[in-house]
Amino acid sequence: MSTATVSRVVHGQDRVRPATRQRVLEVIEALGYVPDSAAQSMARRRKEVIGLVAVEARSPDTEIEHEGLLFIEEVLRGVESTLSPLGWPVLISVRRPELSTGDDKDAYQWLQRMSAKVDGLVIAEGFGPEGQLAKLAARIPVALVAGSPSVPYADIVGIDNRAGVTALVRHLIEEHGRTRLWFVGGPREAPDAQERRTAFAQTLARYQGARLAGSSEGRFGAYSGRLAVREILAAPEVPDAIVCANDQMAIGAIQELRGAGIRVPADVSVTGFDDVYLGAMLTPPLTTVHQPMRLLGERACSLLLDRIGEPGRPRRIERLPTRLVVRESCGCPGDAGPA
Amino acid sequence: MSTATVSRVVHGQDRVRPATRQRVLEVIEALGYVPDSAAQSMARRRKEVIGLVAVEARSPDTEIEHEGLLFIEEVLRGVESTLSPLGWPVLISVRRPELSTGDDKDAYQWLQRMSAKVDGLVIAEGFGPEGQLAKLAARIPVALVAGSPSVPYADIVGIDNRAGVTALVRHLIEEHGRTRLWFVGGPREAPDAQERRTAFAQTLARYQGARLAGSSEGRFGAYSGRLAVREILAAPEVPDAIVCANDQMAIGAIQELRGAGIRVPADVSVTGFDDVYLGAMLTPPLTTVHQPMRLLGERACSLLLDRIGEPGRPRRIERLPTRLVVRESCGCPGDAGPA
DNA sequence: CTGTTAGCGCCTTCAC
DNA sequence: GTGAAGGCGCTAACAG
Repeated sequence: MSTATVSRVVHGQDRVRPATRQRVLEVIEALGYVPDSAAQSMARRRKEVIGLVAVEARSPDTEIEHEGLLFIEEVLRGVESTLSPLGWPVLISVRRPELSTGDDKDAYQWLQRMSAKVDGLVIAEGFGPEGQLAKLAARIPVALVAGSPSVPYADIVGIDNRAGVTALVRHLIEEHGRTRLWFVGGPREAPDAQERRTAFAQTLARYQGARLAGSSEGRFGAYSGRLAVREILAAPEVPDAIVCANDQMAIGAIQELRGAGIRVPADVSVTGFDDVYLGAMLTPPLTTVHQPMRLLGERACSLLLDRIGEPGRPRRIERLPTRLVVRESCGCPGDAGPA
Repeated sequence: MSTATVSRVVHGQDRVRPATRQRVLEVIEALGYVPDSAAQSMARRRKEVIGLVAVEARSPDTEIEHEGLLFIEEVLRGVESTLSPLGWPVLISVRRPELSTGDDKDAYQWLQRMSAKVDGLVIAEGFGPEGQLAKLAARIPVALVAGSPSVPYADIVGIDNRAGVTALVRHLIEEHGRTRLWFVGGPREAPDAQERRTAFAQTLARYQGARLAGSSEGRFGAYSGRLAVREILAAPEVPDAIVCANDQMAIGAIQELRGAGIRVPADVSVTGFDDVYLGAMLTPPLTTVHQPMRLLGERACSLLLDRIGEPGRPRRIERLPTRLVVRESCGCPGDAGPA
């Protein structure tokens, strides 16, 4: 019997006599035959795998634990769940900068290697120079999560950082009468961090009575939040609200404040951004801005799939809405404690 | 210039004149050439990818959120981090039973397909019939996380459930004088759940003064914990301690108890198992048994790698230690509230 | 040092 | 309906 026939049977094609099909199936079962996917990929020039890459933002110190990945994990879920009906698995690789040496060059190699194993790539965070990305995107379909739109070809899905931050600052000032705000920003390279920073500054500028008490620059990890608080405690003026560019840092900040005997929100409001699962369980529950992380993953994946199906189609950019989530760390009363 | 030369250059082999190498490198750079991994896999008969599969245990109701995956995510981290130095990515697929129809057959197909794309498979949770697993393991290297040792060939890494549960029950009874314990178990199919259940029963039997107030059977999700509490509230006898077979269910139980106006731990102790990150942040912080989830992933991955390197080597079984983590939900005093 | 050759396992067209 | 043949892109062995 020829391999062609077997192939036909395996793929459920019609032009096979039932008896033959039956026989083939039996043998396959008996032998435990499974077609090799590498060979399939090569022959039909499609791998049926999409890749998800991210860099694990880890601050200099021992911030080993659950810091950077909460966001990525949500994105992963989104990606995985939209792929799962197709039966495509997700290829994951997270880069740990401190392990490698020559940053940019290595990072590029790494992306290249990943790109060789997949039909499309979702790039979730902390990617490098845009020139490299552009080259990558020219070669295989790429979707950026929360990336800056300056990369041509790549599809992009991001969130409305501006609206979120604006609502947050407004809430702090108008509802709670906060006047001395401290901003804990994220890394310069992250487009989202940038947007949040400028949105914060611009919104604050709109209010007469309120002003910037100071600001710190963090790396999006809880440890950065702790550091920021130490900085704040050493500062001449104590803020009455600390606005963190993400939840992780807010969590770190709250922990450090608690350690210093400062009450949240009685003495100072603390807010985050992202609406990580954990935030709702904290004491006090974290006031934050919800961003649909999972949906980000889903959309990015869908765009990618579309582009894989139709490589030449014009690039698409989506911006998902954010939503202010008022809990207690801003000073609002809770209903019944953490749910 | 021949493809062989290019191949040599790409793989940094020596027998190439520097000038030639240089020239090749330039062209590669100019063309943005990246070797196709499918072809490489085929030629060198190795894919340099390992797979991680799990089934998402989701209870009948709308338990969509962060329920089942906390464990898997930790395992994933472990796997990913031990692979990362090698530069191997992880191929992930999680199966959602409710989406598919013919369970066992489908599940097997799914495993087969995954197995065709990787050099080895880490199976993390909720796999099916052992016969199928055995066949799979005979074909490619397989490592089971928390699996029962009855599958031949497969390497296995699990934890010491017995010691953990024993320490927990002992603590509840000896330190807190609890006498009416309610057990919220996990799914029958899960080997870990089984071990915890019998360890619980056996330990309890050793104490004269304490007895089983009742028990429920859950699915390891938070919702199961809530259901269990409803059951408890409707029961004739109210327990003074609720021992849950994992943290998720304990969290759900605490939420439901709070909703019913029952204080934890004043009215009833609640304990979990796993030591999920979240547990420490709750109010009250959860007393639980720590299991090294990440390490499980690391060990499973290492065993797999070993076996890939030496397919015929005898199967290995590792059992990692657990550790009682006393926080406040059992009734112990906290130091300074949730950290 | 470099080119040639023979597959790796599968799919696809084309004969039969 | 089924078999034969060529090629997917790369590596490894062998010539030169």
